Amino acid sequence: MGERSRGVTIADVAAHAGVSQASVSRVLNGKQTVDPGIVRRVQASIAALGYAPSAAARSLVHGRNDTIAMVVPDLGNPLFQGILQGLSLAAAADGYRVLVADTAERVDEEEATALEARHRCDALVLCAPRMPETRLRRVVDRVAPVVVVNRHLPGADVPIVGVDYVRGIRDLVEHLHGLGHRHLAYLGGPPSSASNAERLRGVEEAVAAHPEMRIDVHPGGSRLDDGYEAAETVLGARERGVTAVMAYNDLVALGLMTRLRELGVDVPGDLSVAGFDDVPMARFALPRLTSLSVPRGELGAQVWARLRTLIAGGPVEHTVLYRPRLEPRESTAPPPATATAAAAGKDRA
Amino acid sequence: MGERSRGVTIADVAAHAGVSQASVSRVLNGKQTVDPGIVRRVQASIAALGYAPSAAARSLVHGRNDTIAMVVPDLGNPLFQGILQGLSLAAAADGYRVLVADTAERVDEEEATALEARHRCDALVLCAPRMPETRLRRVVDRVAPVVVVNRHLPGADVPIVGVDYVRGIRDLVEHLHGLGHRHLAYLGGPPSSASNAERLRGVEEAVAAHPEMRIDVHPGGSRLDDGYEAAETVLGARERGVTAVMAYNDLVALGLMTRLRELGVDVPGDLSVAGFDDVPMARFALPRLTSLSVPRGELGAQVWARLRTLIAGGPVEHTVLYRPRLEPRESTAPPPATATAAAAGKDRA
DNA sequence: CTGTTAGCGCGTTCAA
DNA sequence: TTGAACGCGCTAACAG
Repeated sequence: MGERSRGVTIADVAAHAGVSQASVSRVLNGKQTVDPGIVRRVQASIAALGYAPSAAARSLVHGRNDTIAMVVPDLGNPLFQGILQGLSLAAAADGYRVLVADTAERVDEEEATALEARHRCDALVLCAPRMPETRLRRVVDRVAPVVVVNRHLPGADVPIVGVDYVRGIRDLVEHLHGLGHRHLAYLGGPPSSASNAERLRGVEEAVAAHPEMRIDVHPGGSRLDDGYEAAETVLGARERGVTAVMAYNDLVALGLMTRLRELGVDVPGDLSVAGFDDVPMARFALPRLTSLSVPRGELGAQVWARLRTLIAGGPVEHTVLYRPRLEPRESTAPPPATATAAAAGKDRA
Repeated sequence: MGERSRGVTIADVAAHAGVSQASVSRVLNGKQTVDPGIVRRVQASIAALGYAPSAAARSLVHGRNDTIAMVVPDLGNPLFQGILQGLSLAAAADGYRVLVADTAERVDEEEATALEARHRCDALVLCAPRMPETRLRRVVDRVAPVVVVNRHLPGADVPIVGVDYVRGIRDLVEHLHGLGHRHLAYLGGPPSSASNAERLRGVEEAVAAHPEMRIDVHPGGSRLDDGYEAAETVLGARERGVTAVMAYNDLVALGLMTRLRELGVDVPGDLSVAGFDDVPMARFALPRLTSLSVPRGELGAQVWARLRTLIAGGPVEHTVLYRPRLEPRESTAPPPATATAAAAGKDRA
């Protein structure tokens, strides 16, 4: 590892300064009181030799690394990127670095990756783990200290930081309902995504609360292309009366809007579209995309706060869920008059 | 670090299996030939005790970590995110993990961060370092093995992986010239960005090659907002005859297009706009954004290839520059007739 | 083929 | 206050 020119050790410094290794160590850590004269000589020797303590040796002695690992299903996801950035900055403030482990959505490698990553770090962040719950519980037990992001684990002894997707979707449905929409479509995300399941729960709750509404669920995806390719599906839905579409996330929504525009469908004139995450681009789209804002960096910082407590031997802090903030923009508007009339007609039928 | 239940060591395994630590070690690493009977017993004990070797101890004895660090000025930059992802995946294939260190554009902390990060890893990636060249050379000498991304360092003993921004800009100018544009504007990026300086060089070369052309340089930035806020500047330039704008990157271009649209300026009807990087969103913008494609993941993989060679004691491989591929899309078109006439008039004057 | 021994570089007792 | 000695957990020599 970081050996300088040829591996100058604490022994070299001690010899150069004419003192014992112990003294050098003391000066280095400033723990005990050391004779000022010794201190100066040691510091001089350190500078002269360009010495820096071996991180590996320290790790062995201390049993820690000052490094944490973040396991994520897809580093290309803006949400995870934001969390990583927030986590990295927050941890750095406490002298910790972050190791990334991208499982590239290979669910069956997640467990091994997590164990391996944990093994070389002091703690772990499992970001939106895709693995089945039983397995996850087992993993979580073995890799503590650990914080889980965006996944429920009732009763488990783990801090959880996440987003209240149920509320988010419900808020969004309220917004669309308020605009007059009664027949919606939801474009789902990756099947193994727990946060997608949460969104679906939001959909169910919303329908339960508004029996006069109907929300169809269609397969979607998580990236721009997925949304782009879902346009045909959406148009089919529209023919069956859907007036607004909620996408799994902004990327899907943006891709969808692009394709709709190509096909001559006016958003929000003919169809309303909304996303999730409020990525920076959402504000800059045409039309500006209605979305649910999620504090990505803040999530990362919160993860670190919980992890730090755990590392310090503190208790498992409470789950914290951020409520997405609805950002109503141009892409959602009242349904077209024709659709309203049709719906009214259906009601009468 | 990753101690299991209570720190079960190789000694415990040896005792449990009734053999020496050395034998356990041999079984673990499969280096030498070991009696099949021993192998079975050791493996049984390992399983029984749930033993896993200490990464710290291994590091100490081997002098390596199987970890590399990537220092980056801004984890929020899509280019760096893509490189990180590519690097992480490529390195993982060889059993290496990546540590991230985001300096948040604090140039004066870059050196210390690099040294610190290097000290706990086997090698370093300096991604678009902002620090002055003198300092960079010094750092690069001290942290080897290291690979530098997106920065020239003539004569230095370091592999460099980057993008040929000069060619990129020149290709883009050719494209615009071919469309009939003669008066362009360039929206610059962060002042400390070396790749911005390269782009500027491309601008100069292009002008030298086309004396009939003129390219104004304006301050810009690197994010969506920067482009959004540059719209007024761009409109001013347009009044002075500019018919096409090249932005530092796609984010700036996209932000700019959004604002222009708000202001009723038609792209590319009134003004052509082009970006750099070809982020996924470029293809989905309205109009689709002409950009210069940069293989982000491939860059990361190439960085790892060079770093791996270095770690293995191999030579400093040659610099590799990827030539951006022009992706002509809707946002660039021939200049408006009025502008052409005006330019022609100016020519005659 | 196996066990014994000696470090890797550092922190931390324990005497002096 | 300082120094000598030991141990962290593992691998790599060297004998047997």
